[in-house]
Amino acid sequence: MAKPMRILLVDDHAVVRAGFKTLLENQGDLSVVAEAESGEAACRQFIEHAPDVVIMDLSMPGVGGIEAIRRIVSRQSDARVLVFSMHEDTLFVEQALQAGARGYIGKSSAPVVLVEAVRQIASGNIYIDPDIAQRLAFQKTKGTDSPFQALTTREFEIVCLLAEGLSVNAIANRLALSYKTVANYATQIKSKMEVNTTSELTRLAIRHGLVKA
Amino acid sequence: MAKPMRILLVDDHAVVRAGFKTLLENQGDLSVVAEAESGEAACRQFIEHAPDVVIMDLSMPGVGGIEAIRRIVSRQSDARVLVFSMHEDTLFVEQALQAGARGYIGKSSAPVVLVEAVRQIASGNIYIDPDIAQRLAFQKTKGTDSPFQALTTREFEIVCLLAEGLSVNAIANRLALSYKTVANYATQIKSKMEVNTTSELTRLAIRHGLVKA
DNA sequence: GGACGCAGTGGGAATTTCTCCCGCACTTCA
DNA sequence: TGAAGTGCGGGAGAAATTCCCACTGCGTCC
Repeated sequence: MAKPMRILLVDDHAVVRAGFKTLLENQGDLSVVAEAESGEAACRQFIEHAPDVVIMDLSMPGVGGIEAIRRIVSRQSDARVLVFSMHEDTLFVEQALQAGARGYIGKSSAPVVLVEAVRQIASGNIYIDPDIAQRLAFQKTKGTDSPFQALTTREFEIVCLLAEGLSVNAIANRLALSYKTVANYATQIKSKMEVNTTSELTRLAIRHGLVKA
Repeated sequence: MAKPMRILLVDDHAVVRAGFKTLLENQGDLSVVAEAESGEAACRQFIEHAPDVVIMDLSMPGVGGIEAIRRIVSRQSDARVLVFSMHEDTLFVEQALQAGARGYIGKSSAPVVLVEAVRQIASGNIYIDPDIAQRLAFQKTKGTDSPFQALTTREFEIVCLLAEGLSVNAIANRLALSYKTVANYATQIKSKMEVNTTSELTRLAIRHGLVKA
């Protein structure tokens, strides 16, 4: 019998982590070797433990999940990251995959799907929740329908944080960018989205499900 | 030994439910007798199974968690509902408690806290995550329940326009006031509402129905 | 390969906006 | 007849925004 698969679990909800861990380890051949509750910690743990698979939540304090994926993948390009996200909005799926994730499953996925996804990804495949994959494919066939699709990865990331109420300064801090950079992005985003105030931007983001009200 | 405690688990994330279930049942004396993934289903399951404790996520499609709590409690006023929520925003806590929840724990609570909360609530007590309770208490010392009630007429008028995406200048113009006056109001409002950015203010206003998203 | 465009990153400087503190007028209520 | 609350706005300094620019990579397309 092969040795157990080594998993890094990243989620800022301690209770959710505990649940996942129990669930995974009940499989017998899956072992959670490390946990992290922030993007930074995830990177550190990844380097330290070199897990076979990373299960990553997207919405986390500090440097978000997307950025964490980017960092991990840039360090080891064949890293296997499975995103487990609360929001099934295809915008997030696209962003995550673009950042280098190998899989994406959503909140409404069955537990067995999680395990299946972990196995698929561990063996080098891509796994995207069938429902989500279908919607994604469908959207692709008929071009843009969300103004946010015109945004780059970075812009998207920043618009989410802005809409959540963070100040430009806080964002710069969280993403470890210069204040100027973020301020410039903010201006650029408003221009692209054709809004004049951050407030309008926030409402737009809420309407499109980037953040909840 | 007493018979096991009977729990209804309500969360629209199937994987999260599975994790919770495993976690709870590992305690030995806790038993998940039913699950639901929507507010409507929760009500049905509650009636059918009459659980000792309901563990409820707030953010769900369809009729949300708050409304589900309200319905359950209106049917059986001593129902024991524990809210496990992703957002620790005190607004949600207030709403949940006002709807009749007996407990509230947040995303950052330790797993052991969940179990402890379940036991406390089952035995008729109230359990609120200490961190959250503290913030809530602090807010209560100096406010009414809807934070916007603390605003004067003028402030209220301005906050609505701000949330609708108008700039301070545009508001001054529309209300025939000096820019300074409106700017001062804006500052004052943010201070009263305890937010730092206009974006936060906007979300707050949307949550409270002052404006639509 | 080299030219080109684009994303990401930030500096500089002028401008606008925000904050904080203050004063003044008016009303209300004890 | 104060005292307190509300509406209004000025001044000065701090902070944010805007616009323009430059530099770095990374693809792509002759």
